[in-house]
Amino acid sequence: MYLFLTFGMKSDGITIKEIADLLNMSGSTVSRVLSGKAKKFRISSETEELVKKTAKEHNYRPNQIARNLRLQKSNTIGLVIPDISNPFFCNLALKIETELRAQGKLILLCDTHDDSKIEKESIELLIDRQVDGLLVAPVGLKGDHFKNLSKPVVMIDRYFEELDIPFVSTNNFSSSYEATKLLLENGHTRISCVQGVESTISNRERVNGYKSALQDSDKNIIEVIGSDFTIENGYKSALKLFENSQKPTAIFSLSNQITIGVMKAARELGLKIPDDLSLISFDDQPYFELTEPAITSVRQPVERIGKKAVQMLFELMEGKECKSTLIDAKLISRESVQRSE
Amino acid sequence: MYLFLTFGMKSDGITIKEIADLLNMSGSTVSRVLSGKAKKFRISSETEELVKKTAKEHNYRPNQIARNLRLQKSNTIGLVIPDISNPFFCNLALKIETELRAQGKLILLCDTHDDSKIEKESIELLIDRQVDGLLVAPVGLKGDHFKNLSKPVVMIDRYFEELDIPFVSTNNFSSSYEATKLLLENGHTRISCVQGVESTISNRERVNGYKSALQDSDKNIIEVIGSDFTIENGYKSALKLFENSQKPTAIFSLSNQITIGVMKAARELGLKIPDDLSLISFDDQPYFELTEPAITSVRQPVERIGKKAVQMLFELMEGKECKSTLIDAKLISRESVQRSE
DNA sequence: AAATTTTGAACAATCGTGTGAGCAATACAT
DNA sequence: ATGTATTGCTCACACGATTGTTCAAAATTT
Repeated sequence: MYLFLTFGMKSDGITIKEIADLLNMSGSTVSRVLSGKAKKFRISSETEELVKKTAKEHNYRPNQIARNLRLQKSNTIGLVIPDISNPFFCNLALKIETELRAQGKLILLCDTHDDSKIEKESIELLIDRQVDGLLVAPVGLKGDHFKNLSKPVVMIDRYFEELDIPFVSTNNFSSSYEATKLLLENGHTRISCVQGVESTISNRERVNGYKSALQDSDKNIIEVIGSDFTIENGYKSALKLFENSQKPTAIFSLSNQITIGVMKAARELGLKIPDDLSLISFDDQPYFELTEPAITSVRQPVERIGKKAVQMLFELMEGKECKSTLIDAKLISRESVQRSE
Repeated sequence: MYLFLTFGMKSDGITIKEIADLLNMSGSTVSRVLSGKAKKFRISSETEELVKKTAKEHNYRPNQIARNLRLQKSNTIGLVIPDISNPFFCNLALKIETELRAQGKLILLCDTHDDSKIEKESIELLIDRQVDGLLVAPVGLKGDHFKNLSKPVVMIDRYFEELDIPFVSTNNFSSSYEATKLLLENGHTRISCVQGVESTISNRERVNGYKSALQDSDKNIIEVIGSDFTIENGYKSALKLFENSQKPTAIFSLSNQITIGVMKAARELGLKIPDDLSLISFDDQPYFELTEPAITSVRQPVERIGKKAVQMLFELMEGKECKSTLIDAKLISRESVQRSE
């Protein structure tokens, strides 16, 4: 039955069946016209026009849930990230959203708070909703709950070395190596590292790059502290470092948020950067230009990571193979590194 | 037919029908057990246990798409925001995601790039996907495409005055008035305002607050410049302001991103804040503590907005009425405002 | 023993779209 | 006039879960 809707009344939209009844024809005919298969199924152009006109008049919009069920395809991608409020991830999310939208996909967003349990649950919820694929920046180093998934997955920023799941990430090792080397070249002998979540490959590789550079220099003490990618952690870790009898002359901070915390601690203790302390931050942000001093940092190729991840996911969804990639980051030299005597 | 899956093989999950066939019973029985209605429909506890055991063994997970179609409910909320990479919105998104997740809802995310056309399309796509409700930070001042929507909507941060759609936002007017008054109290007579997207109510109310404070002071020139909430806009607008013969002695910047641009311009021109220029920023961010100087800013109640918005949306979805709210912001006084002589 | 109630489940329709198969009616060929 | 091809559509089922109705068998009452 078709109801006339008075102005202001809320309508739930007309269905194919209702259009069919309105025109005294079968639902299949209407469906075929509206999905552009009129010619293929030899619908007369008369009928075709009539259906199109009626659909337009009633502002017909296909119920995507019903289509999904029938076509086993949701045009929806699950995006699972640890912290959408982290500038790195929200920039990544923006690029990914834009890229996916251009391809007709929408994003179901899950924020895991870097909690493996929430992550596992998120993956399940997304698959229950029949997403066509998943983009995940995972927590942990094992990734058991990614084994035998029925949907294509591409890992972003973080990944699992033993698992055969394609990934895109910054070349964390080499850029950390380079950053640490810069500090070494400036004569620093006591370089500490404030890390993020230890059980993520990106953190681990950054730490490895740091350690490797120090080991190659053959004269430095390795000191890694910290537990997550937050301002709080940067702050507390830095305070701890400065409590030591042997204070660091330089800090390598493994994320933009951590860096804010480190700077806050330094400021509170009256330590001048770079005079009293040199600082390099992983993950460049616009405001690093404006802090006092401007911060030397490692700029991650966020846009390229996002685009590449989407491209790879599409390849997987088309049944193709795809190769994991590490993209080089760029060291942006500013004012926070000074020669240590 | 039930297929035995070898290790590593990808499974799409078992269905109710398949469980039913496996146990030689009807789908309805299985469904009733699995949705916890066994007692209500007098399923024997024998059968109940058998079904539960089988479901568990095969790791049964209900197909949410099918449930949605049947129940006319998707447990999904559309979140439509102008720019997820803007710290204000991504913080808001985080709070909203967390809040909704706790209530068993997932988020379909759309980023409109502050483009009304993309926004309109997004709303349609979300409704096609049968979202249960919408949270929107809209573009524009009219909001025609929000009239007669078939789903509950709550506007966040931005809203439409003539439309009867509930909203939660910062009390932009009063906090802008207060911020401008602080500049006036410090003796500034040439206070310029760098605005964001003009056709948003939040921007407009901030400008109104600014204007109103100046008018009440009865001795100031109103100067508003700018076009969107980006660093780029802050930068270019500030450069333009400093080209004037009558340079501003203070700037009121209407977003955190704009502020970064303004500071960048000031730095390039060799203008010292606050000596040569006082600055207040709308929308506080952690790094405003660390810039040189630390920036006086208006802190928006992001968490409260997010929670309130979700709460209101739930009220609407339950068929209740709900009242729009403006929540007061807090002026955080730091070092970027100085007396002007 | 007959009538009634209770138990434990199956049947069939539904949500809205999409699709292989089928089937009249017409057009054309022989 | 009979056979074949084409046209233009309808039928009926599928996707997977939920639910009002129905119904035989067992248990209980009279």
